[in-house]
Amino acid sequence: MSDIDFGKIEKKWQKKWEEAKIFEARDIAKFERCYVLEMFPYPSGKGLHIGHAWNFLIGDILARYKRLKGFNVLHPMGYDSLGLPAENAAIKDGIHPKNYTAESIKNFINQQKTLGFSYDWSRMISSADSSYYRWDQWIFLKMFEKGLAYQKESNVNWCPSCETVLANEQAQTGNCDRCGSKVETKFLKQWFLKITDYADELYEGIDNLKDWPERTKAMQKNWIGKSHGTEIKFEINGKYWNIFTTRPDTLFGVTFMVISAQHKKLWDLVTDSQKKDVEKFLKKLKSVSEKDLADMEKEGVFTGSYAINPINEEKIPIYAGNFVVADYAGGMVMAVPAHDQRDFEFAKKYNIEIKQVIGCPKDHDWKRAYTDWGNLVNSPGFNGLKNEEAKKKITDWLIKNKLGKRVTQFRLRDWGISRQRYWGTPIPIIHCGKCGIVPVKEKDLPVELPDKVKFGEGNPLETNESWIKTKCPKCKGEGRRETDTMDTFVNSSWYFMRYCDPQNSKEIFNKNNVKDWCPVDYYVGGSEHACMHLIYSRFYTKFLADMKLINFREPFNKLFHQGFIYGEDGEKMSKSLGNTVDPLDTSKEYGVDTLRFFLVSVASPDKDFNWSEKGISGSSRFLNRVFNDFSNLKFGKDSEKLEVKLNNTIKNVSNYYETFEYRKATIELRELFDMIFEEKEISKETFGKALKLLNPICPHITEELWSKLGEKEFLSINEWPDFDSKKLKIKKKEVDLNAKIFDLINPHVSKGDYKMVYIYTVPFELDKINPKFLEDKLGLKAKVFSVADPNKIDLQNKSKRARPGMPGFYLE
RNA sequence: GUGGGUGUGCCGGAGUGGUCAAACGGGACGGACUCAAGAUCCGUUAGCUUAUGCUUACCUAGGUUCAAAUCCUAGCACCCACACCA
Repeated sequence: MSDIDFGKIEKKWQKKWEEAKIFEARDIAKFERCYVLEMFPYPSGKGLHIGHAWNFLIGDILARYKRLKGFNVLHPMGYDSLGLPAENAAIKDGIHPKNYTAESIKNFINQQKTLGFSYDWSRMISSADSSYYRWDQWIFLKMFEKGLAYQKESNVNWCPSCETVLANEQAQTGNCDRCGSKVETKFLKQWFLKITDYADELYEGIDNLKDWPERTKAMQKNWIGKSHGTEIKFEINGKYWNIFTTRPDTLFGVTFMVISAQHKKLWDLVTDSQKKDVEKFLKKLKSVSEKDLADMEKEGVFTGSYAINPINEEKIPIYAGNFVVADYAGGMVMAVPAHDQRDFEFAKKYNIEIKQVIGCPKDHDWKRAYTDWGNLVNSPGFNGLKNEEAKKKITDWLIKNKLGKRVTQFRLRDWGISRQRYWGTPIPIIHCGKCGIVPVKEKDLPVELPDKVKFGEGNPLETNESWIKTKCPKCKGEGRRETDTMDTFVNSSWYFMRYCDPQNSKEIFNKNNVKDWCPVDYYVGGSEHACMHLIYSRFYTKFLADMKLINFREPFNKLFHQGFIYGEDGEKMSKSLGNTVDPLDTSKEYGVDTLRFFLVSVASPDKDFNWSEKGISGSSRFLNRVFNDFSNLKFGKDSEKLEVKLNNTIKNVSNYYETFEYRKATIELRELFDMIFEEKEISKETFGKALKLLNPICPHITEELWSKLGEKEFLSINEWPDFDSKKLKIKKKEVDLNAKIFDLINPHVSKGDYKMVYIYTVPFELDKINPKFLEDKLGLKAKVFSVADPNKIDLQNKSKRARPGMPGFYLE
């Protein structure tokens, strides 16, 4: 708390900044451009929480710094405003999502303005506006044209009692969020985007993302999951099936096959006698959610069919199993129980033969599979080969006999974008009895969401018949609109490009604008998006580049993840735990600049931390002091000490802003201001420079003091100070080492009766010492050793004491 | 299991070979001001003790070096993400 009315100062400057439009990016200007972006938030009705504030603050400090550095900065803000919470509010409280969203956005903007973020508000976008989502639809149509948007049947979470599809987050526990009944999986026709067409580029491109955090890159690599292996042709009932494996070396050890229970061709393999068993097995699986499936014991059922092992023509039974992923690599695996743990467990359970084909140490107990490397055994023609070698040789043999090939597999699957929800971008497709699936004509975009729908029973869009009924664009006959809407990640996959030309109603954006601003230079957001948003955006960017709309293939140059802010108790902040922190409350009490300075000084932007208001009084103290002591300053000349400090601070702080090491910047700034207020007099210029250095973190106070200095222009768009590299060190008078040593030793000499002094010096100072000089002055014999000298005489281990500029000595 | 990361004083956290008992902040303690509280300011904050002191200290154990919080090797602990991907 303080007697200074920070609130008044803040409001005053926020108003002035807005009126002067100093934070608006200039499309035509020639200055070097810099695009600083924070992930656009979902505008929840609860308002902005401390995590948001933290995210925005990190970007804002950088944007302000870059602006001072002379860059033409684009720092926009928008709202990812389509999504489930708005729809839930509609169901729960009867508010229309449109109103809920509009209210939330209004509230967010207010709060963001209060916190002093320097956004270019003229470029604000909201994905719930049809003027925005029409371009989602437009991109969809382009993808549809290219065959990248398609429909197929796929599993969804289904609540049998609500009779509705659930989003993953609504089904996390395996029970329906709303009614608590057990979630089932259901097969539904859904829209997909063929992101897998870009799998290889998405994977290989990761290595070129120089300024991305390593862990994020690792996560993406993991997620896309490129693996090399061999595709082997197994004959089953007279047809060939391609089976992928990374372990062709174990081909002789295959004793059964497992097809995914969800495989669409499963029934081709089930014989009449096994039909009942398989049906029973599938029924059991149906009642399990996908999450639980992963924790289940490996189970399966014999299908009745057999496969022929191409390498030895053995007949191998085929099982349907719950642990095989249907849409990865063909959905069937060759099982080698001896050398794969999952296969091993399965074989044990169903008493299937376990055939060892890789030599293993004698002490292996066979209570589990042997998955390490070794030489081949029981593999006629390949015995004795090291298994890495055998992988090659066996694959070569298969290729030669046209029974296999080398392939690359990706874990990444096509992106299911269908949501049976209201508050999302309508998919611009019309179903026609005659023409089938027909895309909406470009000129008819946007397909707007109808206002009148019923919430609470299934997909609300299906409750507005007059919206659904339409004409087929092709035959003009009766058509029905697609009622699925798009995943909200679609909206966020390209929004950063729209900021470059947000009001364009003729085209998605002006190509030149995007070319000038993009890719984003600095992107700040949470690491939880590593595998979703950040991959989808890369995919969209590549697609739009192939469309020749943009000239870059990666959207974000430097990516930065802010740490997560936990509650005071170390738990995630949540209403139910009562540990939430409202940044607005804190800023009301201490002032916005104090909050900003505090946040940045207690937490490293990239690290998680537990919120605690304990230290905030320290930040408050500091800023009060800057403000109060200002009036006691005497302006005049700088001392050399201060000059050196100032130049060092400029140098270091500039660097810290550049690298998001804001915490270190606050430390140096504290030191600088501490020194300033201790000085008898300082130059006005120096104080102005100090204010600039502090401005990105504390924009209001510094702006106020700047004007008190008599300046008329805005500090926020002034010029960043340069440092003078000649003034980084205090010019030291050459200290004479010998004199120093004399001063050191002399007091001791007078205290005792000594004849001899041994001096131990750091190797590189050995020749700077003049024993003659010391002998004369001290009146005793002197012997100088390098501490590295193995023959030195060192009776009391005093050589340990030696430091540069300060030798050790021993008197005798 | 796979991948990424971290380990420093009461706490948060700087520090990447020598001037390090270790920045800066918080907390605690003592003092000044005050009738008092708050705010503010000053000091102390490893131990023994007053020596160019010694001992114990930057996860543990070894090593390199005249010299290690810092470099190397091995281990331990913790955190995060992904996880039946054949």
